[in-house]
Amino acid sequence: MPDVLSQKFAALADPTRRAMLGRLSRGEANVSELARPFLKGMSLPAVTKHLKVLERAGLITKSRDAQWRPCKLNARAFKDVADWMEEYRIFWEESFDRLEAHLKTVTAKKNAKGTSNGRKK
Amino acid sequence: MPDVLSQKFAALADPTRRAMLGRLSRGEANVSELARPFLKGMSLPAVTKHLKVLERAGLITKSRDAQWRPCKLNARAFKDVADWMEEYRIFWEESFDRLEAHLKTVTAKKNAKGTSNGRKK
DNA sequence: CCTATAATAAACCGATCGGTTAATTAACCA
DNA sequence: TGGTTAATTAACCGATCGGTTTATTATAGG
Repeated sequence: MPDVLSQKFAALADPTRRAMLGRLSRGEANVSELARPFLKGMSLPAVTKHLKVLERAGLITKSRDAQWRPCKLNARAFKDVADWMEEYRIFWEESFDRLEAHLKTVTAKKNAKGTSNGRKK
Repeated sequence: MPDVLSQKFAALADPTRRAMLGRLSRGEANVSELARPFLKGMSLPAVTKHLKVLERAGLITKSRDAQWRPCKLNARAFKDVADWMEEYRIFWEESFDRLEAHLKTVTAKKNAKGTSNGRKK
């Protein structure tokens, strides 16, 4: 249930929520500011729900200022998503030689330790 | 519907599927090989479904070899996920100074485009 | 031909998702 | 006090998700 990485990927799997993060990457904003670009297409409660998903995933934090709820990006929360991705960087970025070398070391590690999936860091 | 980035994030939002990708990062494998670690916990059709999700997201490709379906990682497909993440790297990785600088340039870009902010503080 | 193996398809099920409308809470302000 | 604004809650809805069981399609091989 508290598979935090899955929660983060799931939170990112929605264009509305990614757009909200995009907005927050330029600075804090309260709920109605965040809602503004979307109110033509969805209701305010829908926005609240999206923000709750982002908040539960740890990607944003909400605070209180009178009747406003300023939201901000929670930068560190992006790190474990990025860290997971990092293991695959070699597959799209490096040269073929280095990919071969990489596969060799991974295979070697596997044979040496008998780790079932190498998914820990 | 074909929001390909959302599809990819959604495909990654499941530990079983991520483990399958982890396996494939060490080389090709057919369906039953990929299924083996999970057959204690789920049926083979469930595995087939997970693989279909990964395939539709473009993260893997399946080919045919007699009655086997060798699967392999589709490296390039990871790139746009990584590219999206890249915009947020500065928030968890760089120094505070550089973060401030970054925010300034982003804000400048935004103002240049005429999208006014109107925040009062 | 027959049978075993690899994999998928189909139909179904409960839970979660993304949205709605209507009602409610909380704070400011005249 | 009473009205306005900001935001959330609750109840509901259809669609999708992750899983099941059962049946089906291909292919290999004695």
